[in-house]
Amino acid sequence: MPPPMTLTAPAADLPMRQRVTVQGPWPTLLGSLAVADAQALDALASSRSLAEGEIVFRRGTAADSLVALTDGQAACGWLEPGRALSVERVLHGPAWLALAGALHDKRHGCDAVAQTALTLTEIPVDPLRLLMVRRPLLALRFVDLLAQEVGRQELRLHELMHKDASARLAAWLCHQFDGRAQPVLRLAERKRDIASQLGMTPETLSRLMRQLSERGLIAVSGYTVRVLDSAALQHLAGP
Amino acid sequence: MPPPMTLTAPAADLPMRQRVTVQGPWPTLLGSLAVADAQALDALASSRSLAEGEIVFRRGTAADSLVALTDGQAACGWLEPGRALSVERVLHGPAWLALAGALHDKRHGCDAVAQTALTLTEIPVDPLRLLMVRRPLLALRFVDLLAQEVGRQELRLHELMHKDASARLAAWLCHQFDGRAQPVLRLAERKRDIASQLGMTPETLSRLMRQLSERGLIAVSGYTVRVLDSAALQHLAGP
DNA sequence: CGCAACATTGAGGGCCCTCAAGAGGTGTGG
DNA sequence: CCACACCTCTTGAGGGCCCTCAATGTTGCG
Repeated sequence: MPPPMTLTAPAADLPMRQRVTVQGPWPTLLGSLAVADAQALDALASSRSLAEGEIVFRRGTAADSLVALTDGQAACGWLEPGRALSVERVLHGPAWLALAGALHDKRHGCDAVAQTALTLTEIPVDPLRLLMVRRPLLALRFVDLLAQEVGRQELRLHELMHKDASARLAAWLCHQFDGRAQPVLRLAERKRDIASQLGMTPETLSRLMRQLSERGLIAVSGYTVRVLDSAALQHLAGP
Repeated sequence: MPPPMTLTAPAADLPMRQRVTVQGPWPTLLGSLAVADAQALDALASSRSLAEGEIVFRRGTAADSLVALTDGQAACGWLEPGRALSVERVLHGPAWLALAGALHDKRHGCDAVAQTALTLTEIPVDPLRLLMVRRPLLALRFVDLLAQEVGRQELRLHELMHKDASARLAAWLCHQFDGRAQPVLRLAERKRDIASQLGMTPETLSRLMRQLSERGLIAVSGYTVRVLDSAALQHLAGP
């Protein structure tokens, strides 16, 4: 897990004097940012550390803050009493853990559990709203983030509604590989969590992986996957 | 279909002099709004009319505008050559038809077709961004809208992944009824479109409706549904 | 080593899809 | 007015996909 990154703001939309290096997790979470905005966020935000297995938040509970995962790994899903978390999303910091809940109806929409020791950064939503009024470029960053999230979710919804399990897996594999030079992937999560996110059982995922291996599309060895026939995989993933 | 509504802005967050009646579709689309913001949007937006059956936009094509449905009915989904639209969302104006596509990657993420004659309102995204910088309260409205959308989609994702068809139907029925005084619902869409949105076939929907009738939970007569046992329906819908 | 957690593999079954036929409703034209 | 085409919904039969349950293999750790 990399430490909080340091990025230089490309800043086509910022005045010259603000084109400087911004420290902290904000560039990774929000993209290019003015120094003053990052400082204002620092002033609002607070940090919290959790141990592995701890519950970050529960669905239905009050959400007065946006929650970002600065370091570690967490899973979102539904926690039923007496059962394990049924994982719907796994996050590796730095990433947004709860972006919409606080902004929407001040309730968390799902449960979240720490899968490793992790650190959170929380921004109270009411002061953030006031800040966004004073600093519209910051508001625009959140607009972009939320629009991205809507786009991703639309894609997932489509796949769940209209693709079968093997097409979903193929699409997921393709997605993991675009933007990557080497055709080798090291799975960062338990296979059961990958399966859960794809809306299938671990058994089905295992069988599909074997099937793809036997057909020569991929080569699997433990948590390492190598793509052998990316075109066929793309074709299997559908349109 | 009602004409563009007239609402009085509650405007807890607006200066006194702006608490006046805002005309046009904006209050319904965006909530309470300053008069100046509405006028600025009017200056940016353009209207367009389409006949029943026409394609509003195709997935993958350039999206340089946010698209709102001011009047009529439209469906979003995937259009495969030689097949009917597989509906994933049906919208009744006034409502947002394409909120995130233009803001996200300037591409439409799905196909949209007019199901009745309809009128659109389109806001070019680049001028809108500039406007949001000058008028942060407007940006906040879009943040809220997008956060709402994310919340709704999270719920749909959860239901598709972890609920069976009857639970999804029960949940959908419950959702249609909360915020409604009478326990009677007039279906506003074709049943095949409802089925498609719920991720099932029309045949399965028909069988489930009959099953719920036989168990005494609802009474169905054509496009009219009456809830008889709302508690049992809620229980069937799951947590 | 023993234990625990995860992954894999197989057998069986249930949910839901596909295909097909029939019923009911609506608009059109003779 | 009726025949006809067309669309939608309904109902039934059959089958495939994927889930459930159970047993086994593998890996990591005390």
